[in-house]
Amino acid sequence: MDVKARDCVHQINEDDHTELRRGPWTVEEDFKLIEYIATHGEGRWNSLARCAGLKRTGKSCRLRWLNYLRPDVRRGNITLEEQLLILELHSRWGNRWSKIAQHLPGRTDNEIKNYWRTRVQKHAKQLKCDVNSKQFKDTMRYLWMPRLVERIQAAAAAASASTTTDVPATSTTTSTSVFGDDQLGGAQQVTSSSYALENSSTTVASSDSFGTQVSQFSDFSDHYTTNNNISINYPTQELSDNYYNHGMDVQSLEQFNPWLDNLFNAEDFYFLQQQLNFNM
DNA sequence: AATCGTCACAACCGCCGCCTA
DNA sequence: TTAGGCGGCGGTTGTGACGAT
Repeated sequence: MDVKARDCVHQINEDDHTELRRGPWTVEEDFKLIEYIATHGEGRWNSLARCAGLKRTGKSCRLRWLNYLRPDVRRGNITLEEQLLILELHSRWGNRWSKIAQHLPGRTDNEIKNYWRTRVQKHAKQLKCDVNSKQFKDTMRYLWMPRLVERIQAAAAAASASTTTDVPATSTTTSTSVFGDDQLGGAQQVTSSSYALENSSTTVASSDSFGTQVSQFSDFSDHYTTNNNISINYPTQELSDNYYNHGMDVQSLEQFNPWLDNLFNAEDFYFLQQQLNFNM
């Protein structure tokens, strides 16, 4: 805080008996806040609000700046990588939105919180289960997150294929480098296998390697259209039990919503249902 | 065209912990 | 030591946009 701003702390406008404004911010208010911070920097928000001539609480100014006006704030669609990261980090930390937001540069805790509530919780509701229930978490771990990884890999493969022909088409190790610090153990590679290894709260069927499992799972969409008698090492049996023993409505999976549509296509749902029935 | 329901997101509220006088 | 101010955080609400009827 500079001298002017600091002095302003003691210069409470005693004549200002007007009520504090609430509700949506106007362009003029935004401009005042941006200009003041550009000149004086962030400081104590209550005094900043007064000095900037804003009839707002310090909290309101802080929120407006951090969630909307800040230059480095990212707006717009949550990418697949970001979706994956949110699911992953939420499974670790729960509703620690600010902590999760620290790992998504430019995204605010408010945005992530809204994303979770509008997309994820809505889908849990569709499945008639609690968002904190084990079956829902397992669904995320063993179906949605690997599916997201697949889509990220597919997108990366498509991108690289357009630039080079040297990339092996069967690679399943493409990962997203998403962690900017070592709080999660360094530059963690987000792959299907990492979920199986790190997040499994259940016994995963034995196999030569997780890579094999991942490969099989990752090839689901290829196999199920040509060979329905495939071997699945992902814990779909348990998932199936969870669905049917806890009254989860698999049919409702077909009720697409924008978020879910981003993860699955119609074939995915068909396959999911086939596998759940197959394992009953 | 009007109404209604749903969705997405901005903004507010209340609580908590930290800081400072 | 303690009380008040403040910022941070998670939960909740309000509202505009949009699609369905």
